[in-house]
Amino acid sequence: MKTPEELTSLFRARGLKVTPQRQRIFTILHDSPRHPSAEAVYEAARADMPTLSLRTVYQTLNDLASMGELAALDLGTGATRFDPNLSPHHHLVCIQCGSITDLHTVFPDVAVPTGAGDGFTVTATEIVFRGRCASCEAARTPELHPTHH
Amino acid sequence: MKTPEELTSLFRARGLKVTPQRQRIFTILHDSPRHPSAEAVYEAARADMPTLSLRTVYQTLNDLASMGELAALDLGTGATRFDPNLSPHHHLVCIQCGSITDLHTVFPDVAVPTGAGDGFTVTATEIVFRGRCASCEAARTPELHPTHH
DNA sequence: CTTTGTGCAAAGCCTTTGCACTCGC
DNA sequence: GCGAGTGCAAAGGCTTTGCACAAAG
Repeated sequence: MKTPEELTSLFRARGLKVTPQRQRIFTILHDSPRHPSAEAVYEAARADMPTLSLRTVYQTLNDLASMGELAALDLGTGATRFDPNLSPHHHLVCIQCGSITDLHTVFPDVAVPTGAGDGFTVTATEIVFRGRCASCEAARTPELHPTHH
Repeated sequence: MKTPEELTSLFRARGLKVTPQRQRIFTILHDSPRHPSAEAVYEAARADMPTLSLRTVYQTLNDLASMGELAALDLGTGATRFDPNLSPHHHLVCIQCGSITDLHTVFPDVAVPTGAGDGFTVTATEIVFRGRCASCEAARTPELHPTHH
C-alpha cells in the first residue's frame, strides 16, 4: 500500500479530487495490516467523521482498486475484502470468525499443466486455505474433537 | 455426484421427503458436468416443471450441500456455484464469461509451511486460476494484445 | 395424521446508483 | 464556476425466511 501522500498525488494526477474523507480512508488502509470490508473501513472512518457516507467509502475503495492500488477479494466471507498488500500472496481464511491472514509463501509448482486447461489463459492464481484460526480452534469444545471414549 | 436413486435413498434415510421436484433436481445435477448456479438449476428444472419455485431449488441444493453430496462454491462470480464433483480438484474461472472448468491436478507442495500459519488449522485448500477461457481469449480484439508498433 | 415440502411474496445482506447539494481545484 | 465528491435514500442482485396449503411417509 502506498502512503496517503503518494495516493494523494496519484489521485490528483488522474484528475480525481482529494477530500478529507478520501485522505482519511487512505490513512485507514495504510495503517491496516488486515483485510477490511467496506463496512469495516466505514466504521473506522466514522469514528472521526460521523457524517461520512458508505457511498464515499465504496467509491474510494473502488477507485483505488481500479487503479491497482488495492486488491478487492471475494473470499466467500459474504462481503468483499479490500487488501492493501499488493505483493503476491495467498490467504488463510477462518471458516468460523472470517478472519484473514496473509501467507507469503511462493508455490512454484502451482500451474495449469500443459494441455490440461483447454486453452485457458491464466492471469492470476489464488490459493485459499480454509480452516480455523488458533483462537477459534482453541474455543471449540473438546467434545467436538474426534476422540475415543 | 451420486445417482438420483442413491440420493433418493439418502434423503429417505434422513427422514427427508423425496418429491418429483427434488428428483428432477437430482437428475439435473447428476447430468451436469458444469457448476450451475441456483438460478441455472431453476431454469433447467422449470423447462419440465413450470410451477417449481426457486425456494425449492435453494432448499434442495442446501440440503445436498449440508449432507456433503454437493459442494457450494463462491468463486467470485456473483452467485454461489454448486459443484456435483466431490473428488478434490481445483478451478479455472473465466474472468470474462464466468465459466468454470475443473482441474484435477494434485499439487503436493501446497501447504502452509510449519510455523507460518500462526496456529491455523487447515481443513480445505482451494486453488483458483483466474484468466480467460479459450473462446473469450479468442474473442479479444488483437489491438488489445501487448504488441510492438 | 404428522411432518416436511412447496409456492408466493416479502425481507435480508452487500453493493451500486439517482439526485441534489457542496466543495476541491 | 465546472466538474467531481458527498450524503441520503432507493434500487439492484442473490439468498433466505414467514406463512398457509398440499403432499409424502
